[in-house]
Formats: sequence, structure tokens, C-alpha cells
Amino acid sequence: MSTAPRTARGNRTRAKLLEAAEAVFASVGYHEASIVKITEAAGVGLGTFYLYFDGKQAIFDEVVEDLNRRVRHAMTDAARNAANRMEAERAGFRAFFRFTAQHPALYRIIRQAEFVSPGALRLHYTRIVNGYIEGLKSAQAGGEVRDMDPTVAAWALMGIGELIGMRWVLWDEEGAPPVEGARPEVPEEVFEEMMQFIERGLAPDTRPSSTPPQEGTLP
Amino acid sequence: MSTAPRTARGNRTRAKLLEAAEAVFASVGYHEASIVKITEAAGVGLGTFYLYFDGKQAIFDEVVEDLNRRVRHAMTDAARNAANRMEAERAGFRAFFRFTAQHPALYRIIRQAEFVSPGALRLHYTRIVNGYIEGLKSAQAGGEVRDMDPTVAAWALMGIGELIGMRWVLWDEEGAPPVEGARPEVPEEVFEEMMQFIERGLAPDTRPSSTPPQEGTLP
Amino acid sequence: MSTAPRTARGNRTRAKLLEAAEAVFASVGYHEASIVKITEAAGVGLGTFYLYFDGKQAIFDEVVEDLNRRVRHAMTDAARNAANRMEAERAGFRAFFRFTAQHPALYRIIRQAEFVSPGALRLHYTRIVNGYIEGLKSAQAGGEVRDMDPTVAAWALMGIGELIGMRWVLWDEEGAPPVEGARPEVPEEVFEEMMQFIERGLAPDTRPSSTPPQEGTLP
Amino acid sequence: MSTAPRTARGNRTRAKLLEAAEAVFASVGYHEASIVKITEAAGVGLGTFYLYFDGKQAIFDEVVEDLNRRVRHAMTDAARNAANRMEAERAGFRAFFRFTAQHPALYRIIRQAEFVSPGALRLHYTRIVNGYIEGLKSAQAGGEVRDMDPTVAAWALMGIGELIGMRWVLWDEEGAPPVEGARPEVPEEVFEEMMQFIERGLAPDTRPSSTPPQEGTLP
DNA sequence: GATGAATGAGTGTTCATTCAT
DNA sequence: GATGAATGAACACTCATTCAT
Repeated sequence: MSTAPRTARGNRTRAKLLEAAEAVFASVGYHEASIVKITEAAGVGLGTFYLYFDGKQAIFDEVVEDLNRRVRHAMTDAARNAANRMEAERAGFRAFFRFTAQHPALYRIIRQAEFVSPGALRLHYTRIVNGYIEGLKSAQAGGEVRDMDPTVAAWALMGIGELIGMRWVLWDEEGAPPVEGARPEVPEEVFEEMMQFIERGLAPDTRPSSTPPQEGTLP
Repeated sequence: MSTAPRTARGNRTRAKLLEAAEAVFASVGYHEASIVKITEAAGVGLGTFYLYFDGKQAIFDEVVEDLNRRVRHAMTDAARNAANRMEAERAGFRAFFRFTAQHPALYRIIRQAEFVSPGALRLHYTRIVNGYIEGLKSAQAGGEVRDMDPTVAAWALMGIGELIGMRWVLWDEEGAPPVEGARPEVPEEVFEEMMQFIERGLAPDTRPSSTPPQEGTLP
Repeated sequence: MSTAPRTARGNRTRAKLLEAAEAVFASVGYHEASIVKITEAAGVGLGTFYLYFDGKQAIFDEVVEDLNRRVRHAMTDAARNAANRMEAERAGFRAFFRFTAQHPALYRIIRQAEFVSPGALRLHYTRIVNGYIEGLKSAQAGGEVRDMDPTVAAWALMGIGELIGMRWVLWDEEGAPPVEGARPEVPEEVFEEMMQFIERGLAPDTRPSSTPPQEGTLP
Repeated sequence: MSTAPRTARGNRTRAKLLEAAEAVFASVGYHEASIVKITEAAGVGLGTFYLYFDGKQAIFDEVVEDLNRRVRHAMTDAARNAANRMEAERAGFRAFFRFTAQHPALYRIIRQAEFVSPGALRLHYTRIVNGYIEGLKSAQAGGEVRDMDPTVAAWALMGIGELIGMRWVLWDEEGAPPVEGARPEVPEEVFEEMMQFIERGLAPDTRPSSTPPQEGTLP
């Protein structure tokens, strides 16, 4: 059974392992990632691994957890000072793509999780989606978003972000399988088109018939 | 080196292997799927496998290829007799979800492909997206869809379908990781909400300023 | 899951492994015996082992079973043509020591079994003891052995054989730990002393005072 | 290299380790017993172990030594105030079984010693047997035991005690492999049958026909 | 005197692949 | 065309031992 580190040195070792694991999982995937590769990348002995983690699964779960926490923080931080809901949405998506660009691990690891750790996978998506849902609800309360089921909308947004990110952040132009390292973010035009699509999908109805006040301005 | 079957018996054997492989990959994933499991499921000898396929990767690629062809046929078939573009879109999505429900393998196998066979993964998405793009282009020509970049729209649609499908088709309610076997399709309300979202996102502008005829009705 | 061999070649391989395992277990003990050592001794590939046995424990159990069967056969065969019970006992013990001399594995493996496979250990002793018990019972019926609890007597005999065998068959004079290879049997004087001890322990009472009644029935 | 403790505190630590080791070896066997388990059971740090013992083997040897000393003391103490040789024998066996019941470790550890520390094993048996031999010799001098080779007799007694003890002290009725904890001693009937067997095996010849006094009754 | 983080050789086991039948 | 016995590289994981603190 692995133990939490009790010393500063132990804390450092554990962190090195976690970081190395993220990199290795991201670059070769869960199954090709051997403990030896991880410990070598971390610069520690093989046995050391088992001082801090119960096994390959365990560190994988922690990596997923960690990435999930970080991407959500990145998104909420970015959305914090937005003027309105739509600005917040844009900021959130930008942060998401930026994070993806800096941590390609996110996608690659999450996709592996399907078979490796289904629970972790669901938790990951659910947490992000829940963030969307909350945002959408308050936007609906403020009249900024039309009255649709926020859960459906949230999953739709998640899907849009996921595949747009995959296509424009992860896939290098017509190239080889993506590897680690920083990547360009989503091109501005693409981002704008995507946001237009989302905003229209969520926009409240503006049918003239439903806005009597304007009619009052008529002569 | 594998050989194309030369006899009718050989054709049958090859088909049995392909079918078995799909089932095995879908239920336990690529890495847990051993050649022995596949040949046992197919009811043939272990050595026979290598008469028809060059290896595990090779049969995996063929399974992906096969699934991709089938899901696209299902979608285009469904959309064929649609009255207009939006009807076609609805029919396509429905077909996509139905196929997913009947072949959970689709998702599960595709997600594995990221590391196993990146080329196959990209081909899969690209082919479906290309179908969307074509449809969107012709809809734009007919004025049914607004003038946005059809590629961005296509990837957005793909993402929506992917995650809505994952959430409502593959995940059993609050439960264990999805396994094989047929599942319920997406609930009607969810489908409708999703389609509303998409339709609004794609709908041509109906700004009064751009529709002078309406202005003429004013006094 | 291991499979029974289906071919003659497979049968040979399995037998080679079993024989090699007996030798390796006997010479270095269960824990030091690695599968590699066994397969090398058997002259087969490492992976081949798992075609025939489920693991180290499994082959160990089979080796114990096998040794047990053989030692019992050796004993009953030897006792078969004995004139009377006591002759049978002597023949049985001689066979036991001879077997031990030729298969030092017997002792060494059995002693290991305590922790490795307690069930196998108990079965081993119980089976041999049961043989003794039966023999003792019929000897009692014939008046050759006094009326004591045959189970207690059987375990006592077992113990005598075990430790006399250990001392005179397995331990080379004042020397290093015993290794494999044939050894001298128990010296004749020791054997004779031991049998005397046993025979007296089992001999029926011959007090004249206890049999006069029968004599009294004579005319 | 381990050091003898120099302080009272050190003495206590060493004793704790020895006690813990006996318990751990007894319950899981030599190979499953890890130094960590022992130090945890002793309530000391892992590194501390190597302050007092050179390694796993070394502490094992000490545990064997210790158990051997204690069982012999138990036996000689019990036999000390016996009226005659046979009483002493009975008392010794009783003490042996009682010790076994209270320290199942004895058997379990001894059986492991075969491969772990063959020297320790031989020393253990030899010491106990030597005690028997001495006792038998003096009994022979006193005419209480017949004139047989005392070494053979001693090993026979050892064997009887060993297997009767194993069967009735260690094996719970028809049950699972024995674990630690106190156990019932050998049932009285069994003990009595065993002693009868031994006494007859050792008893001096008392054939009336061979006793000259009777001859004197002849005319 | 005491500690526990670090190490890496060694183990059991799996499985894609080959090839003689 | 079909088979399955044989192979060995590769992996996750354990644990006795060392040593800096």
C-alpha cells in the first residue's frame, strides 16, 4: 500500500513522478507507458514508484484528477472577470483551448480513460459539464440565454469544444500523430465562427411580436 | 504476410474473424483483446488468424474502417429522402444515434484508436465530417443555412453528436462503465433540444433590416 | 487457463516439465525455484510452461500429488507378497526408505508444502496414514497387532519413518545440507532396531494369565 | 554489520524485534515475512532492524535457536521431578505438546528451516534428540529401558512426538490450514495410546520363561 | 539510537507471432 | 486451408538492504 510522503524530499519525489506520468501517458498512451519509463522520466528508481502509488492505474487516476482540476481552474479563472455571460463563455472556451494547447495530455489521456478507468472518465466530463450547466442557468435567469434544457446545452458545448479542440489544436496540419509539446491555439477565425454558432444556438428569441415595447415606438 | 482468401470457405473464415474482432474490441478494448480471444470467438484456430491478417493492428484498422463505412451508410441512407436540409440533418443524427446504440463498439473502438492507429482515427472523423461539410455547403447554396465556414460547423456538429451520444446512449443512468449490447437511443426531448440548438446555430439571419419586404408592411 | 496437451508432443513436454519441477523444487525449494529454472531444466521455452500449468503453485501441487502416489505405490507393491502383517510392515518401511533415498524430493518438497499448499500437505500425510490404518486394522483382526487405536499407531509409525528417514537417508554424515541425487538407504542395524521398537509397540499381549480360559475348555 | 545493543533501550528494541519476528514467521512463514512486517509488528522503524540483525536469515536463525532453547527447557523442567524414567518421558512429551500448543511457531518455523537454514534445522533436532539419548542411556543403566541403540530410539521418539503433535495439536479438526494462537493439547486418550506404544517399544524383556527365578520352581 | 526514502535485481505471468504438421 | 504447440521479450510489482538525516 502506498503512503503519502512525510518529508519535503518525499513530496518532491511524488510530484516528479506525477509530472513524469502525465508526460509519458500523453506521449505514448496508457498501455505503452511502463513504470520504468515513468520512473526514468522522473529520474528516480523503479521501486520508488511504489512508495507513492499503488500501481499504474492509481497514478493514472491521479493524473486524470489533476488535469481535470487544472483545466477547470483555468476555465473558471478566465471567466471570472467577464462582463456578461457570453463574454464568460468566450473566455472559458479560450482558456480551454489554451490549456489543451499547453497540455495535449488532457485529450490523449482522457480518451484512454474509457477502458482504463471509466469512472475517472465520467467524473472528468461530468465536472466540466456541471460548470457549464451552472453558468447557463444563471445566464438564463438573467435572460441572456434562451429557455432550453441547460444539461443538453452543456453537453453540446462540451462536444463542440472537444472536437474543435481536437481538430485545430491537436492535429498538426495533415501530419503525423500528434506528440507532446506546446501547440498553436485554435485560429481566430475558427474560434469566432464557433462562438457565433454557439451564441446563436443559445440566444434568446428576439421575435418582434414578443417585444411589444418596440412597437410602442412606432408612430 | 496475410493473403486474400482464395476460396468461399476462406471468405467465410475471414468474415467470421472480422466480426469476432469487432465484438471483442468493443467489449474489452484493444489491449485486452488477444488474438486467442478473437479466434476463439470466431471459432477458428489461432494460426488461422495470420492467414488473413497481418497482425492485431491490421485487423483493428479493418474493423475501424468497416464501422466507419457502416455508420456513414446508415447516416446517408437515413438522410436520402429528407424533404429539406434540416430534415436531412435530423435524420442523419437519428441514424447516428441509432447506430451507436446498436454498435457501442463505434465509440469504444474509436477512442482506443487514438494511440493504436492514429491514422484510422483521423480518417474516421474526417470522412464523417466531410459528409457534413458537403451537406452544409449545398444547404448554404439553397439558403437554408447561413453563410458560415462549413468546416467549423461540421466539426461542431460532430462534437455535439459525439458527446450527446456518449452521454445518453452509452452511459447507463448513474451506473457502471458501459458494456456491449443494444442500448436505448437518445430520449426524444434531448434530441429535440439538441436539434433546436443546432438549427438556431445554423439558421440564416432573419434581421428585419435585411428583409426590407417586412419593413414595407409598416405604415 | 492451462490446457491438457492434445498431442503426443504435448504430452512429452508436460512430462518433462513435471520431472524438471520435481528436481528443481527438491534442490532449491519452492521459493527459490523460479519458472525459468524449471523450464530451463526441462529444456523448453519459458512461455511453454503456462501452456500446461496455471502457475507455480499448480505445478507444485501436481508434483506433491505425483510423489505421494508414487511413494504409496512403492509401499503397497513392496508389502503385497509379505507372509504376514509384520513382514508387510517391514517391506513397507523398506520401500519407503528406498523411495526416499531415490527421491529426496519427497521430504524436501513435503516440508515446504506447509506454507505453500497446506491442503496438499495434509492430503499427503493422510493418504499414507490411511494406508497404515487399514493394514493395522486387518492385522488386529488377525490377532497380529494388539488392540490399540489404529489411528494413533499409524501416526506414530509415520513419524518414526519420517524422522528415521530424515536422519539416516537425507543427512549425509555430519555434512552440508543435503542435495539431490541418490543416497544410501537406512543402515541395516538402524532398520532392525527401529523395526524391533515398532514390533514391540504393536505386539499383542502374551501374558499366560490372559489366555488360560481357552485352555480350560480342552478336555 | 549488526551490533549488540549497548543500552537498556537497545536491549528492549532487540527483544521486541525478536518477538515480532517469531510471530510473523509463525503466521506467514519465512518467505512471506518481510522485514517491514517484522518492524511494524515490533513497532520500530525499518532501518532499526539492521542495527541489531545482519539480515532476515540472521534473525530467523536466532528465532529458531530461541525456540529450541525454550522447548528444551520446557521439557527438562517438566521431567525434572519425575519418579522414574517412564514418568520423565511422559512429562517430557506432555511439555512438548503443551509448548507446541502455545507456540505453533515451533513446527511451522522448523519446517521452513529445511531450505532457509539447514544448519539451524539439524541443530534443532539434534539437540532435542541428544536430550532423549541421554535420558535413555541412564534409563538403560537403571534397567528401565531395554538394551537397544538409544540413538535410534531417540529419533523414533522424536518422530512420534512430531507427527502426533502435528496431527492433534496443529490440525484443527478437518479444517483449514493452522494459524497462530493457542490450541488444545493432544487429547488424553491419544496421549495414553501413544505412551503405551512407546513404553512397550522400550520396555525390557520380561518373559517369564527367560527369568531364572521360575526355573527354581522346577523340581 | 532511530528512521524511512530510495534502490534495482529478480519474479511470475501474458501474448503476439512463428512454423511444423 | 487450418491448426495449436512453442517461444521469449516485455511488463507490473516486491522486498532486502543501504544511507543520509
